[in-house]
Amino acid sequence: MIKCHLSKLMGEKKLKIVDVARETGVNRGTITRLYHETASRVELETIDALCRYLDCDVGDLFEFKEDR
Amino acid sequence: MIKCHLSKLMGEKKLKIVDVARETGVNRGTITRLYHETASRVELETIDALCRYLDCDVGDLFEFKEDR
DNA sequence: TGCATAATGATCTTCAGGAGGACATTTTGA
DNA sequence: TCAAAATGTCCTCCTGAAGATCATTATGCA
Repeated sequence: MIKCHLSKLMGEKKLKIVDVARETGVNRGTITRLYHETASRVELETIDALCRYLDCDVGDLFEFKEDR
Repeated sequence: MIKCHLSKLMGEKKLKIVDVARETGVNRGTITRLYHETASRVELETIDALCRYLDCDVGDLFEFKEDR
């Protein structure tokens, strides 16, 4: 499975969903879905905006985890 | 920008688009788009299948690159 | 070298789900 | 306590992945 660490990254920096949405320009609903890991599809543009804003790489945001 | 290294990873392993499509179960058109970096949106399920098949992590497949 | 087969590129339709917005509810901090 | 901010939720719109098909190109082997 693919795990999204947005909530963890945001928690570490004590960021709010509105902050991230406002600063990245990404729709709040989209941030909410990624935060709660209910998204099943992502725009590369969204990943780009998050990596830039959070100053991280794609691997920090998404992780491949073997599910057994 | 977000760079997709699928073509590089496939090249290293000398894999064909049809092979990847067949083995991962991902639609060939989707593999083609990622290969040529014309995709702007990705299913997490697709990333999952590719990471599993290529035995790599998300960060190996996608990279955040500052464009200036 | 010729030819059958496989691989790729390109295009069309369908449809799931993200984008964006609106409203309700909850949380906050002054 | 109460107003503003933040979050949750629901709705509609629209993009692009999925899936299929056809044309073209590359391949391997007899």
